[in-house]
Amino acid sequence: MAREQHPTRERILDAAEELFASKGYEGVSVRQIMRKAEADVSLAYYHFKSKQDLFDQVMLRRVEHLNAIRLKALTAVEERHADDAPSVEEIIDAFTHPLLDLLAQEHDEWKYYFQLIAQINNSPEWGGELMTRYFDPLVRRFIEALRKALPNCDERDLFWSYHFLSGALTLTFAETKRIDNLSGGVCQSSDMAAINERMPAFLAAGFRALCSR
Amino acid sequence: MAREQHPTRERILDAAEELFASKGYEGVSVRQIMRKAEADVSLAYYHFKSKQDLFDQVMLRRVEHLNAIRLKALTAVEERHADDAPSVEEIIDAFTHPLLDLLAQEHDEWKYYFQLIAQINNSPEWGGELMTRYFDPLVRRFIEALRKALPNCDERDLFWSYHFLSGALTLTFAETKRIDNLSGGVCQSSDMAAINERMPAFLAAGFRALCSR
DNA sequence: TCGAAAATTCAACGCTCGTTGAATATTAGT
DNA sequence: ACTAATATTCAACGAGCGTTGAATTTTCGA
Repeated sequence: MAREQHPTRERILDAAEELFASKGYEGVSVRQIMRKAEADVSLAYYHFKSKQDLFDQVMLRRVEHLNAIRLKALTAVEERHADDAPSVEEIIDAFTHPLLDLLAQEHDEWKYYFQLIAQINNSPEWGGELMTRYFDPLVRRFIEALRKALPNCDERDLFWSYHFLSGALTLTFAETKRIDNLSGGVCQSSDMAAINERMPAFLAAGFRALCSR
Repeated sequence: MAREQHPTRERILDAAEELFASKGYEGVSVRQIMRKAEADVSLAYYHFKSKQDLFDQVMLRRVEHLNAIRLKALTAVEERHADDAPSVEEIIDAFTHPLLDLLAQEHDEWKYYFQLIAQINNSPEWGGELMTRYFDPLVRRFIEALRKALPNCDERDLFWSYHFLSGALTLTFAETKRIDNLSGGVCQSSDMAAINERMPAFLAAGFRALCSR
């Protein structure tokens, strides 16, 4: 009785992840997924309850790892500043850097998952609920940390700032190549290192601008 | 021989716009669209060449108006500063304010169209090409203006800053209600006035932080 | 080596999909 | 009133959809 990490089950998840990321949930059929996974259609229903369940398992497979590396980065910042308060920039960096680093270093393994997140976060139908369920417990911890770093900040300014952060970050995940075209090749959507260098500074300045008006 | 603005054609476009925005291109069938438009399925193919053509016409119907009001706002800023240089904040405001104002004041008329833009901008499959085609001619004008307002800015910093701007703006268009939940109701996704007050300041600070490192 | 459990194959179900062609109804200029 | 263009209805096509049940093969501990 084989336990986890069945090669077939993983192959189905891999194929589903890539196709869902490229064409969206409704834009892909179970048959297409199984064709890419090189397995019979009905195997999808042996390993998963339904198409929806397959999608949920695609999401679940990697989400815990993302939350873990982010939490680790945040606690590292907090321990480094046992006495004084960490800066806004350090907290934002702990939020964005682990993800962008992972995406930079294991690009082939992770890019479709991040593209999926990008689409979900901007989907009126599913964006609110799914992102809330998977990510917001951790996001609340980051917002608490930011509140401490910006003690005089109005609550609404804090949350709207996070909203802008979320939009900037998830568009990065989409890798749409729009900026490649717009910049004439000077910038490339897949250049996570370039973004990593810039995003925390950009966003921290935004937070501070709003919270000290 | 009736010319444009046929009520039926418009009703089809309205229904298509709302359903495409909610569920995505592949998530909606022509039959569902025509059911909502209260017209026979085959009328879709009398007024439009195909489902893809219907989608294109949904996009085209409103894009020129958006580009027009943005261009007007930009030239107004430029004329107001015939001698001196406009500030970064004024330029960004000319980029975001007309859209957010329109969305605030004619919310029922425009919200689905903006949700559609949000999804497209973050779609790996269509995001790069469609946004480039419809919006980037105007975007290039804004970036030129920003370059003048930030004369010492590195090219890459300028484009990456625009990338962050684009992400923050389009997530706003999605109105996913995630921030409503996260903030406990203190912020609401549909409150464009609140965003209008904050986004230019937030983003302008980001631009300046990156461009004066 | 036997037998049960796990994994895979095959064939099919009812339904919806995008699209089309021909028939019919409505409108508008003369 | 006649007519030609415009608009709408009706019926159907072949294909693909998500899903299922039963039969078959493979795996592996006893």
